[in-house]
Amino acid sequence: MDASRRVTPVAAPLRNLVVRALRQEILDDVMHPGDRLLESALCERYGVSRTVVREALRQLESERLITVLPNRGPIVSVLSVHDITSLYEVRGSLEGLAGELFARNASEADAVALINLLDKMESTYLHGDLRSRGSSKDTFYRILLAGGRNEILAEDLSRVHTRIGIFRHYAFLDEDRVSTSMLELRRIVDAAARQRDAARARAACEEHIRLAGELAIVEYRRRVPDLTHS
Amino acid sequence: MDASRRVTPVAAPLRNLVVRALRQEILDDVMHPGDRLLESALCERYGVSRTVVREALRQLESERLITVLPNRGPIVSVLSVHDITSLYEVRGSLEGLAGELFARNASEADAVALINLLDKMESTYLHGDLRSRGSSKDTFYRILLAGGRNEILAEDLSRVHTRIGIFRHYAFLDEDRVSTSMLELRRIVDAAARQRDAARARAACEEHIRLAGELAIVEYRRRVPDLTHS
DNA sequence: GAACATTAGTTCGTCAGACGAACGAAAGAG
DNA sequence: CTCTTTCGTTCGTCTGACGAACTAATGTTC
Repeated sequence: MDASRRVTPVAAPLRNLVVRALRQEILDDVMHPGDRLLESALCERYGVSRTVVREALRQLESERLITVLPNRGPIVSVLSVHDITSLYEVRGSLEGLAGELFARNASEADAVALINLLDKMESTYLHGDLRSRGSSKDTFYRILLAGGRNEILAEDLSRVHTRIGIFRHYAFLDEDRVSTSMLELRRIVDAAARQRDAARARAACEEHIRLAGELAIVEYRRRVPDLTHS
Repeated sequence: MDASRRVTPVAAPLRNLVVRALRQEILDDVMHPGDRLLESALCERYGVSRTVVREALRQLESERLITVLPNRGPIVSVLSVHDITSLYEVRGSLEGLAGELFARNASEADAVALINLLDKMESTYLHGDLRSRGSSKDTFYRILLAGGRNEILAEDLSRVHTRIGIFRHYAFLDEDRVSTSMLELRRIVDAAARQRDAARARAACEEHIRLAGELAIVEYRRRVPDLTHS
């Protein structure tokens, strides 16, 4: 049907391409939580065999991006309020560690890079649109995590970011939240890159996520009809 | 060859059974880091088809328990000193969160359960053997995490525990480390279950893992021939 | 006409067999 | 002894098949 989605083999296992494509479509909200993912449909969609699709599904399953209902098949995972709270707690803890490690391990060049990025972000983030806010935030994390010298943390955190998915972007729509967020980022950079104060860097990162989490819950409740009394 | 390993279908996808069996064998050091895992060999070993084996491998791969070399196939993952350091940093952060959440969220019954377990551990852990130490420590974590009311944290932490794998158990062989560890556990329980002091509980958990991590590195260097100048 | 039993269709879970591509080791040539 | 060729191994992918479990439609009975 939609040949443009068809994946092209390029020296990487097909399944990885399918994983990426499918993950991206879930993240981009092309598919919604609860939607069924029929193997046959995915085969057609990406132009690959069932073998490939099934292996891709197994990987997304262990990333918790999809949920496989017994004898029913996979659906896009549905997050409850409790899940979101939990994810933000974990995220806060990991990002706290990220800030701490940057303060302790980053090279002078890393520190300069973060400071420079923060400058740029006054326009790309504070006064940017949804897309530029997203990408500058991504860059921020890339530098922060690279400076911390802990690739496992980087990977685990990226997995959490993926799971939180669309809720992460809500913050970019709220101008108030963005300016507050910018203040927090300045505090993080000051502690982690300028002062090299591990404890403060950690606290600043945690606080940043605590606030982001609260907002995500508010947005979640606004978007998802109240199901608490069902 | 070894029909006793053959997996028996019992109302759960075969692949899950294979995942569990394979994971356990890696954890039990039946297979060693770097060992190749030939699909054909695994098919015979567990008496299942390639489809099942390959899907199981995909899951273990995203748990990072195995590493798939391009066009070569999977091997049991090899951890470097840096990986272990990184894993313990992440573990410390997550267990700190676990302690904090227990202090904040646990029911009175949870608290009592943890306090009672600590009593039992004076014999099952402090004066136990390798097996009883392992299982009482597992129980400790089960109660701690259940009280924190964050299933995502529980799952992520369990994944880290799995990846650290055998290094976790080294601590149970060192009598000195065990008594120190027991002291730390008392401190954790006191802060998390008795005082309900979230900050102290967190700090105690982190300190516990910091020390465990240092020991793991020492043991690692003892066991793995020095490769730094290769 | 409503409740229940039966049937047919869908989708997954698993298996078997096949083929090409990439890698590694062994054999042969210079 | 080194370089090249060849061959076997193992993965990556595809196809086709079958039973089991669920869903929906159909039909039967009261």
